[in-house]
Amino acid sequence: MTSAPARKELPPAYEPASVESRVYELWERGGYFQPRVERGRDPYCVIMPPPNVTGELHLGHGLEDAITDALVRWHRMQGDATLWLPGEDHAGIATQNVIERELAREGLTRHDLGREAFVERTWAWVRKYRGRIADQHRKLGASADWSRDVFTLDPQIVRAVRTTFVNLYRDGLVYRGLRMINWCPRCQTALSDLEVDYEDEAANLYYVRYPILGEGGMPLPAYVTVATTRPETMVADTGVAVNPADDRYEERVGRQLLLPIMGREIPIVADDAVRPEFGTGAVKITPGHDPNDWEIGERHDLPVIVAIDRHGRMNDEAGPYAGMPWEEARAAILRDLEDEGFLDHVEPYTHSVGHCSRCKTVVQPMPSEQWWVAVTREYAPGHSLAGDAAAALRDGRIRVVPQRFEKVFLSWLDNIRDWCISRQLWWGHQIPVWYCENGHTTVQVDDPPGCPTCGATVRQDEDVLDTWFSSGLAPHADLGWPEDTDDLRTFYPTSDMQMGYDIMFFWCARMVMFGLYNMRERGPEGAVPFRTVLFHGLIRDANGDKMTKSRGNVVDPLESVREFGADAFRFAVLTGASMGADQRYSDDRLAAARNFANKLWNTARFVLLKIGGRRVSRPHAADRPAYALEDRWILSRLEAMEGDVDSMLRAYQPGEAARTIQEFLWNELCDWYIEFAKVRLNAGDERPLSVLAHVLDRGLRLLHPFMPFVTEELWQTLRDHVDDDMASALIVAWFPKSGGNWRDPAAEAAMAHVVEVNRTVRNIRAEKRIAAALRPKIYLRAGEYAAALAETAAATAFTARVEPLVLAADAALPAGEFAFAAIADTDVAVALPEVDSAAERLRLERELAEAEAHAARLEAQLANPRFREKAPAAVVTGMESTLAETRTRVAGLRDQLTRL
RNA sequence: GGGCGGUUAGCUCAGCUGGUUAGAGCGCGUCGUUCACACCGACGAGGUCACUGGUUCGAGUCCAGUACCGCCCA
Repeated sequence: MTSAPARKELPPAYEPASVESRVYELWERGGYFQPRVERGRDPYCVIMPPPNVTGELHLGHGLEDAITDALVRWHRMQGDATLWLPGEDHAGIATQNVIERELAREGLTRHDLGREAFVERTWAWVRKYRGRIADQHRKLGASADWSRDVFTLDPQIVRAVRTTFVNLYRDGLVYRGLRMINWCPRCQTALSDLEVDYEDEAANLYYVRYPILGEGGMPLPAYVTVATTRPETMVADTGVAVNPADDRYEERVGRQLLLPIMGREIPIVADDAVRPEFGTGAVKITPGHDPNDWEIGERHDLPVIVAIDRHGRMNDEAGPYAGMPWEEARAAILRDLEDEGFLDHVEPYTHSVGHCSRCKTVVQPMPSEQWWVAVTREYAPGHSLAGDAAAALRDGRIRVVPQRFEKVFLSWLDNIRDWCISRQLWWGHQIPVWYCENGHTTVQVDDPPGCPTCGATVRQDEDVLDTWFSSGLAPHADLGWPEDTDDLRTFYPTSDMQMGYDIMFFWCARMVMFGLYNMRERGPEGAVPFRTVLFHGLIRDANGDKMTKSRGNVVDPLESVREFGADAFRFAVLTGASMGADQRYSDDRLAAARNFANKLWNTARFVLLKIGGRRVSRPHAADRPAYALEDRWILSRLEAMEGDVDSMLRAYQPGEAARTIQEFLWNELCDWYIEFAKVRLNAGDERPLSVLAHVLDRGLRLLHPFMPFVTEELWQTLRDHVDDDMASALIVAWFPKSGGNWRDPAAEAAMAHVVEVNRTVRNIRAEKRIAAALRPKIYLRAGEYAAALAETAAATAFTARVEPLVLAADAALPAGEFAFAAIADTDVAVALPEVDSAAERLRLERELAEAEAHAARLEAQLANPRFREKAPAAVVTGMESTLAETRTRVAGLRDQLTRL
């Protein structure tokens, strides 16, 4: 042992606030977040899901950081060239809404500003708030490479987006077409299918009579009754449909009906899509306002009438109702139908209504010219965007964790429909398409000075692309594509990807499709955007409710960090549930995690206190015989735990790994090893110091990916006291890997026995209400573990507050009164001033009954020849030795009872 | 309607490929001024692992069905 710099005094409780920012600065200044790309290092790369640039981080981001940062730090500590690439998303609708709300407070709309000024104002906002996102990640300890931070509207991403659009267009995968879309009357834009949330609403089913027309076009006294949930759309009806197999209407098909109020003639058609059990079996067809009707209308050549405009108001097609909002028109139409005797009856009915996922306004389906991605169209023989994505999952080039999500993912891909990518917004990637007055369309990456065909002036398509179009490119675009950059060559395909399962379709699916398409020259293996995708669950409030602004139960993760510390936050959310499962968020769990951080702090404080100004060397396995039982035990347990942690992390179970380390540090290192070591240290024996330093060092390394701040802070102090080649910071120190040199099953068994004896003595103390100050004599009549018990007698004296004496198995006890117990083949006798023999008999009988029942179970199992025949040998022998121990215990207890 | 998940101690959750007496944290009860830690320590109470049936020498774990809760898709 040599001397080391004077130990700096650690406060008695861990104070995260005084540590975190300083430690993060140490890392950032040290450049540790940037990958060290060298020969022989494996690359490890994660692309961060880019948070909305105008937003704040929520608990989901916090969980994401906790999981990803754990994996990232683990890889970095294994020497991989590790890159966690962060970014922010321009978030089209969400951001535009934020700015428009701000304008509204000034009494303005975006149209008052004009497009250019509005976009400039939004950029001003972005410049102000973009850095805030990064700072929030920093507070959580995210070790992302901020020097590579990407915003989805950066020039390089614009280029990637345009290149992708142009290539897709040239391959026939992007097209402009008139189709049914989901229109949000509030956001004034088209939405993709994914951006519509359906909710069941209690409403009515209105039964309306449509008179049948005779040969001469005169209404007959007969009519067909149709059922509808949206009577206001009847003004745009262009037909009525029935199922061809429905014999109620067999003779009506082909006849004409008179559309009430409007007085238009419309045909009855037969279509398989009509469900005979719905309503009367006859449904009105409004191709202009319903996606199903649109398709039926196409099949039967029905005209399309649009009677509701983009603001949700009735237009001129609605005749007398023109100008009314649709809700008002519905009431007016119902009144008129009733007055004129067309309303048959009304039934209460629950149906699902689509709402804009951003603003919750009821979505209006309507036909519209939009840009689409043809996800199932083949662009090369056997290759389509969705088909290739599904294949990558099916053949294992992309792995899904937890595996069950793969099925969900695939069933979505297998039923996918064309993706509407144009949005009538001003904020985003404006579509790289230009039109001229002569009707020429130009699709290219760079802005054209004029029409390449005729030279006329051009105007760019006004729409922008769906935000997910750009974020879907992240894995390759963030690394520099379409340029052939070093980063792209080194880190693509990226390694792990992580997100909440709620954005599986929005983001994950699109990344896979675009990655495989844009990077296809790399071949099937090299084109995938990532090897493994992890889906984590959602964080709910303590009652299991989803956190939403309207419920007012949203928790700011940074608030938790301030109160409990970033390490506690990370540990709590990481261990809150297994991967993919939702978890409930409560202060109790955060407090427990904070307590663990404090426990660790004090563990280190104790070790450093004992080491004092020394520098100690690590224990060497070659000297094992010279080490005490508890030394060999803790070192053996440490290595076993290192192996467990390694396999858990490989299996993407960071929460289990974190729990395992916690259990080791608290329940083995603190509760037993340190308590035992105190006795030797107080006696002037310095041998435990190297074990303490080594185990603490390994513990801090193991825990660092999960609780980076407190471990780094402690390690910075510890490193000066360990005589070894120590890295400059824990963040880049080697992650422990079990060498197996210290594995020692005999020491583990012996120590387990000693611990069990200790517990039994403590139990007797508590049960017999022995005052804390009393130190009774105990006699341990031992067999197999006599040496172990003798060696640890001084420690037992300390931890159980007794005076132990180890005797031979057949030794006689001195005169006096005792409470007895038996642990395997060790008889425990605790000397007491007086013994209530009735109570003692009861206690022993209870223990005996337990032991006998246990033995009986084992005997029955072992007596079964088929068990002996089929069970693995290790299980059988293990059970046999347990039975032997249990029988000895039974005998010991019986013996003690007879003596009473 | 289709699919998926959950149901384990009062609460929140672990429990990997089936194997000896099912675990943790919080909470609860009793005790504790042992010089790392009361954000602590000791001891204890508390579970027929939702239900039914099956496979197996052996089931919390695998299979089938039922009930309840939740989510996704249509």
